[in-house]
Amino acid sequence: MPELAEVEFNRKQWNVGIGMQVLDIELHEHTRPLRGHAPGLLPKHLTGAKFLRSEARGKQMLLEFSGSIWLGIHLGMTGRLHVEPPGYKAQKHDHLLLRQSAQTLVFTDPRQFGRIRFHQGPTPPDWWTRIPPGINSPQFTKAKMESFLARHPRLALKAALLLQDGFPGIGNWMADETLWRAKIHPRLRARRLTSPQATALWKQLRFVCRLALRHIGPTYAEMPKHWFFHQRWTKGGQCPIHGEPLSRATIGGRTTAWCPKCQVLSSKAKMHFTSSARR
DNA sequence: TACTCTGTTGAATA
DNA sequence: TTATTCAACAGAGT
Repeated sequence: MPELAEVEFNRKQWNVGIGMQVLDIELHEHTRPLRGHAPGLLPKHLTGAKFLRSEARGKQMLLEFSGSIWLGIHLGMTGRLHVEPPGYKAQKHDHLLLRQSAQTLVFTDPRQFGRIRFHQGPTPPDWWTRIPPGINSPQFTKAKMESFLARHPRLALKAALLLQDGFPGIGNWMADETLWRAKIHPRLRARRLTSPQATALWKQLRFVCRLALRHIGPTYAEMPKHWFFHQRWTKGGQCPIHGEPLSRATIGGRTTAWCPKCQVLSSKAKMHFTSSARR
């Protein structure tokens, strides 16, 4: 589920608990989301601490508590944050419950690809400060994007867009939406991107991120109707521009949809692709 | 029932 | 160093 906008949506769910003390902690017996940490760590340090604030960067979240306590949350594929009544009883896939006087803050994750990290110290943890500037930030320049792509010359653009080191917060559907808008074939190798294509890619990345954040919600029902997104998974999906049936393939290990009419490989790039595929 | 698919990512291999 | 594959997991769909 979670890409940039959904991460932001989930983060805000817990905002009602900001400024309030954590009275008690409950953890699931499955400790996978806490991998790397001793199970007793959270109850020991978080009990009695006050929830101060939270922030999202890409798909990561960082929560700050009093006593120099930090909690990192990654939603994985099926994770979500929600708020329940104070007496809420933990359900099968609830992995972390923060009990507060007015409510219970709950992290639920059936597939357990999500992750909770603990950090204690005066400053945020290293893994957080190393996250590159967001795609909507002024620091995400076309030059930055191009120098990142230059480090992955043979990677298909679709696969490159999924690399969080270069495109924090971009996930499968945002990558497809962006490539469709930029009219770039998902299989185009990074080194074959022309300068006009790079400009289009950069602009559409920023556009898609900005719009997605504006439309955040529990579902994507409110997203503009003409978005590629809506056609992506539906059977018989068509290009919103001229109704061409979409092509689908696994690229970079992920199911990818594109319009064969809008997103064309140049004959040169195509030859390169087929010859390297034959090899 | 069995098999396939999934909004992720990071460890292991090539 | 970079690219690719696959496992971690649960549930829904065919």
